[in-house]
Amino acid sequence: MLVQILDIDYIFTNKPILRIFGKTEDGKNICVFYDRFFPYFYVKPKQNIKETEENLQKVTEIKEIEPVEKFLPLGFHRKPDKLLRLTLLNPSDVPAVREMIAKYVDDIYEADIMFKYRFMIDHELYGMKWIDVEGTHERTTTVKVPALHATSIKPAERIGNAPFRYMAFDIECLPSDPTMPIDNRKDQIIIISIAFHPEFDNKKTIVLVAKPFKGDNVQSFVNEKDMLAEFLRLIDIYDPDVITGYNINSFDFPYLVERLRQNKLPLNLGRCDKPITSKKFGISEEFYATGRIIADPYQILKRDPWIRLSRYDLNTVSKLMLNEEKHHVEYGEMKNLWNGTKDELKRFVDYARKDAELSLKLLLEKQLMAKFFELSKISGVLLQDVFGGQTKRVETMFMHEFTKRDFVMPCAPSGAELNKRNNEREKKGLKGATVLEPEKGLHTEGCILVLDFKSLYPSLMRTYNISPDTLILDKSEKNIAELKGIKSPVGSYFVDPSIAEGIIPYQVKKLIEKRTETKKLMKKADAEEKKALNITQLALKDMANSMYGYTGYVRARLYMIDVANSITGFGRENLMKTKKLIEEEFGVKVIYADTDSAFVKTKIKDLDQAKELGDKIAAYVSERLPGFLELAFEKLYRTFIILTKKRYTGWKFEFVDNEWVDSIDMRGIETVRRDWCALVSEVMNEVINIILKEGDIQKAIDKVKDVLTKLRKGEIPLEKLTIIKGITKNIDHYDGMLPHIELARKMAKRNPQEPPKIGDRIGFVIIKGSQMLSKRAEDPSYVKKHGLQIDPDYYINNQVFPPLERIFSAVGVEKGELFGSGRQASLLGLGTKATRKHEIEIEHKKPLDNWEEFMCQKCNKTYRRMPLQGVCGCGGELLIVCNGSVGKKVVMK
DNA sequence: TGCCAGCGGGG
DNA sequence: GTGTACGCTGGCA
Repeated sequence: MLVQILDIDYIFTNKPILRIFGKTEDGKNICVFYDRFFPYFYVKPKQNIKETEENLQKVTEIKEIEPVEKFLPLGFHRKPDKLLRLTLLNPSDVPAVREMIAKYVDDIYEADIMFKYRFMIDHELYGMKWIDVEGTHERTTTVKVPALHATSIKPAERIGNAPFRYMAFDIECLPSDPTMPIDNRKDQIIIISIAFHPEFDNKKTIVLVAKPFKGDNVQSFVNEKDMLAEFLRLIDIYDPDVITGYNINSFDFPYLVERLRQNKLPLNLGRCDKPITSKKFGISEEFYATGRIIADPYQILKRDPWIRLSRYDLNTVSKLMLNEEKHHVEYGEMKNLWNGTKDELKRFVDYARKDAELSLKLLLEKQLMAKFFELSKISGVLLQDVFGGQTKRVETMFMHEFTKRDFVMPCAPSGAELNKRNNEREKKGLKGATVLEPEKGLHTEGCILVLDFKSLYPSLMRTYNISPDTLILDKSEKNIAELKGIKSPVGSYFVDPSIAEGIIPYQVKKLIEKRTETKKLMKKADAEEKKALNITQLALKDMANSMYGYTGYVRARLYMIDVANSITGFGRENLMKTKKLIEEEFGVKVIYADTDSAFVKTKIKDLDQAKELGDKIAAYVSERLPGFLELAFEKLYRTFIILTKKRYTGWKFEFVDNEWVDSIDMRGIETVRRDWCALVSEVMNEVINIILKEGDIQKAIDKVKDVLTKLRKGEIPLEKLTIIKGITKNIDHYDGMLPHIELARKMAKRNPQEPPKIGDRIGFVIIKGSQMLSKRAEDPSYVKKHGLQIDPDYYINNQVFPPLERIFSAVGVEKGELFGSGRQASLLGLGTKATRKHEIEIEHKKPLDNWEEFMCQKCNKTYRRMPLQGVCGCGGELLIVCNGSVGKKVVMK
């Protein structure tokens, strides 16, 4: 029987029984029981093995002591070490036994590998992959799905996924006092909305209401307890594989669990009789329901490094990703809607329904799970745990390889070990990458070519065989010579790959090979397959790129600062070598370089000629770099302003599908900030555009002057001057004088019925007057009504000026010239005439401005611009593709 | 520039 | 559950 692994846990009766919750090919649920596996770990005995064994034999929990030969992973070892493998009966005894025996042994390995993972690794099982199971039907009431007592479990080849059932929910509560934080011990849940995929009983959604109410797809109850009981029942009958909902991990679940407790209702939301559990993960909690997956779109989106949004509330996210909005209900009015007319209650019900729908749509339509399915299959981590973070993924993947190679894995660092590492880090330092001091200012004479190393750190690890297990500890001349040691720029040595290929280089190689293979398959795949393969390809890249970070992460089991330092050291060395090669061979200057990229200044104004040179440089340098290192020509900037390291902007051109695509690229220069009014962003963007595209600095100055004049005359609309800040605590608890808090106090006095409360965002403008600044914050609508004047000096000096000044000073314009009255700017020898017009004719003038391209979800056709009708010619929906990854969004305006 | 405090999403 | 835990932004020195 073929089963796809969804989740695993174990129970203990008189021996441990592993329970694999999975799906069969036709989507049926099954739980596979396996009782032939026992917990074990390794110890390094003291010099006197006999004595160590005698001591260990006294520990009754240890059932078996077996001598084994295993390789230690930190530093290169020619031979395996003699270790002892200790087998126990009960996994939960391991922590205590580990403590107990610490004094009898020199070292302990793998004593904190969770039992289910120990089992998976030893049987070569991976999360979300398929297994071939033989066994007999098992009668049990401990799980809610049919059970199978397995006699054999083997990994199976099948790819693809079983059909999954998804359920999204959202709760609404009745706050007794909306100005106070909501209290889950008193304030009841009054509405639960649910959305299903596939449909449940021909229904896409159901809303549960804890008071009498009639409506379509609504079930009403007389009290909270009955409603909650029905919710539990619905989970069991619908039996979802994935439970989702927006921010459920830090709101809905903790709240629900407390309400279930208060009502003395059961907590077994999973597929067995265990209660739902949670663990604190930094700020938010994460919930676990055995046998099901709990996925929170909020957390997925927030942790995705490719998706950078200014806000992550459901409304913003839905608008941006689904082009849909929440129904509008203010938090403060919920109480009234609940106690109001039938129509008001209906509005509340529809509001709740929409929220559940939106969460489900996000997860399904934006395919938020797809990447995690793949990461699970690649790393071996169970789907529920793969949301957690890179460390677990990397370590689990390594564990599989370690076991194959007869290596043992160190335990995770203790508190003391962490301290030691942090101290060592302070002493030795973890030197980062090279960032060259840039040639600051405006560059317009010719194209700036940008050359990038293709996945620099993975390539370095492969090229120099950098790995914890290849680091040479015995640095005697003889030893280094025998192992053909490769010296790193920080003085570490690594074994030559002909003697031993390191675990990391090997894993990186595997990942890269698989990725190349996947990309090849993509070329001849149909649209649907292509999309899936693209996600696989990206997940592989993700894994390869997380290796470097892992070696330098203090909590890593395989943390070795010399390894991390060698990687960046080689990176610096090769970047400097690249700079030298380029400058010496081509007579051009590298005006800036950061980590893995070099910015080359040329005098070429023609895009095609520039590209030709870029390609030539890339080929020349790549040929002269060692191993797997490869430099590629990525893009060019026709005009370029660099303020400091990591802060630059340029008129970017990329050659995509035989066509030049242009946009204004900004790095590290903010045009949007929460505490800036819209005017600032607008002027910043305009100024940068004028300077880069027209080369007309005077025009940019005039633009600013014009804005300043309008500000003084009060001609700028208030909307553009409104600054928004949130109230984060009770307004009586603020000590200092903050403009938005002072305004909130004023507003509370003016309208005592609806005072601003915690969580509200207050929009304000600064008005003229003699009082201190914070007292002059005013509500824009109040300003309009009473014809008050805004304070132009504040906006000039505190808002518009500081960011603009940095740009202008970089292009050689003094502060005074922006204020000055008609005095001509001195432009660092840049005649405005000469730079006003570039010698390039641009075909499509409309810049994409951060948006790279659009890819059809259906047929995978790509567009450089959003077609007028907003969808693909084939009718398919368009995804934004950024840096080559599908569905990744860019900075929001 | 660097450090510390506080917030995020939800209702 | 063989667990123990974030990461950014803004305000201030």
